[in-house]
Amino acid sequence: MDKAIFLMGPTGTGKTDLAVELRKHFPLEIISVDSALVYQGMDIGSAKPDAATLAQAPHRLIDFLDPAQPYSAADFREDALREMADISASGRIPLLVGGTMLYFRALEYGLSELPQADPAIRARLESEAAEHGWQALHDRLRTIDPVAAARIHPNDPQRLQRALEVYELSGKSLTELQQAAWHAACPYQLLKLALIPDDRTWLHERLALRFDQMLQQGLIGEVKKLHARGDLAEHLPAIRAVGYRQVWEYLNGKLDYTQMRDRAIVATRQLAKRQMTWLRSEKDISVYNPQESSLLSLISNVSAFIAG
RNA sequence: GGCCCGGUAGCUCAGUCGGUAGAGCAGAGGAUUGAAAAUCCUCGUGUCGGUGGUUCGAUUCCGCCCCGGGCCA
Repeated sequence: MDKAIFLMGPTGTGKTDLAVELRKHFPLEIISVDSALVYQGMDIGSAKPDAATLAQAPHRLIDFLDPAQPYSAADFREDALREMADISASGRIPLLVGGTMLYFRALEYGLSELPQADPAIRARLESEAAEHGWQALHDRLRTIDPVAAARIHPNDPQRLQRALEVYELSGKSLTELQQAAWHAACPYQLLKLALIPDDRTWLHERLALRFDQMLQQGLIGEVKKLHARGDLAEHLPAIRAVGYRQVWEYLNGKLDYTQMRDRAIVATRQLAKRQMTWLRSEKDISVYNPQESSLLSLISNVSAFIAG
């Protein structure tokens, strides 16, 4: 079986630098696992590797999608498997690097066969909710799919909407479909590595520093360009990304500069926290502390995996 | 110097007609199947600025002091 390496971790722990370093020592090709790096024109705020880094260590699945377009875990799974096959065929090993844990999970364990999102149905459910309230839609879900209704909180519009959408598109309940066919899991022998800081204060300080650097590098100008297009709006996944959302609100006059900065940093911390929550339940991972200057044991771990 | 308004959870504040207090935000923990950098769920003891007094009992009423802010000199 072909091999693949996962390098996971919350934002701001130096995953990219480490991946570039590993690539120098081993026959690896990098695939990004990140729901924001896919977007074009979103470079500074997403901490996308710069041109020099990419020239030295190309990343697949970044910078290929317009911010108006949605992207999904299912899209990622398909794209990643394609790239992994391509890399394996060339005799090299895929190194999947990123912080979007749902994407890692979808890739490793597969997904149920569910219908794709349908913007028209979503818009209609949205307007129904505006009129009757999400509780009414939750009540409806309870008659269609009591199992899903028990799991999905009435205040969770996103999942509620999805469960109803699946039923409308397929005529079957979400629960029924999730118990049936399952897209195959990932046919690779995996080495799963994670960078998780022991000291969260250290991470928090780093994240604040990094956001200020983004502002210095011209984040506001970058978002202004997106804003000026006129066809993008705050409901889009791209514009909801950490940092972009807050600058967008700043440009719309909803936040002053200080509020924008503070809230962006807070949102980044909260993202990192959620990423670490995923990681705690992850099976078979080797965890490393990015605060340690030497990651030699990680490198020897990779070396043994490739040789073994 | 005089008068007025504040000083309550890490922050912004509410409140207690006297029976030791609660929201939002932050933070922590959790969930996570085509939006996931998304979307949700759970968690609130803090010398109620200090010190005397009145009271069975004071964060609440009174005196003095300290610290902000304002007005008048």
